[in-house]
Amino acid sequence: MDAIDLSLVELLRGNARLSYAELARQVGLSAPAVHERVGKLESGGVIRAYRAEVEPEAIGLGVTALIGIVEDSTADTDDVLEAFRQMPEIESCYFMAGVESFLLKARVGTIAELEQLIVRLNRTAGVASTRTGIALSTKWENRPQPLESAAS
Amino acid sequence: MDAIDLSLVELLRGNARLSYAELARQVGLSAPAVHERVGKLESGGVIRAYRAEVEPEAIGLGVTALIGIVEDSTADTDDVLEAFRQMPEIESCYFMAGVESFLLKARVGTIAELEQLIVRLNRTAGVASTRTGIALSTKWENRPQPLESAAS
DNA sequence: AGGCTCAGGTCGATCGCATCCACGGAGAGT
DNA sequence: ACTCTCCGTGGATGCGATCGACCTGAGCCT
Repeated sequence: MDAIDLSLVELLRGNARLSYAELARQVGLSAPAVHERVGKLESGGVIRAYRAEVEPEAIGLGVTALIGIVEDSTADTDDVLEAFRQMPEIESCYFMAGVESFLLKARVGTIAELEQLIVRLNRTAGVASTRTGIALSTKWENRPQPLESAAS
Repeated sequence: MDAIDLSLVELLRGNARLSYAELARQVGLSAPAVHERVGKLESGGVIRAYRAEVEPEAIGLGVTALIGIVEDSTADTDDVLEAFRQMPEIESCYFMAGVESFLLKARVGTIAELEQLIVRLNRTAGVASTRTGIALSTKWENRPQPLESAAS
């Protein structure tokens, strides 16, 4: 993980469809060298996936909610997590410090579907209560921040 | 936005680096046809970007926080937003219903940097108070959900 | 019905890119 | 200095991206 790897990661965070030839020009190496470096970043777990970022409204997911979850005293955290994982509406799941053990980001098509999701969450074994906030609009999301230093 | 467009979007949400030839095989069209459709999805704003998803720890962003913002009575929401936009640590910004006008997701390298960010947020004109929750771990993030119906 | 027009495809050709392989050079250890 | 290893370069080759020409069916006007 040197400065060139970091540049490659930054370039691919900005545009995942850049060709190896283009990446090579940007970092000043040959295409095969870049190919190998990116391959190692992928297999080493630094690059997890390449995703198209889609306007949620365009695919019928116009409602975004952020939901805090309080576990009850009987809860097995792994089981609760597994139950969340089965709910495709939950796009992100953070395990939090504080009274609320989890913070979920969910996207659904309608308020009615959100209601059903909340009911399902409250019925889930181990869940004591939920607290839902509705996002009126997403100003931006997953903006890649410029990289300075490195690790590993 | 027909069923084929939806398949293309779903395929690219799963893997943004699929070739047009591969996409064409998957949806049963020719490569040029797919190329044109994807081009229209991009210029029509359905596909916003292609991004590599990176392990945050690997690039020195090991601390994730979710921060609620309460505006004061003098606040100009646009100005507040603009101030947030200048802070690269803020990866996502949602405008929320409720007492807290904004919910921010921020990533920084250390707790010390988080402290500095929170101080800066509290000093921002229009911000009355902040409430920060720290994510102990990210179970998953931006998982693409399977698409059923369409819009537009 | 006949024929125009247009959207959206296919096909074929060309050129650049991905990818494989053999080779080379710098740095560390002995 | 020798050699091993890592990491890179350059050349070759086959596939994919992309352009242009042409095809076809739907909708519509006359």
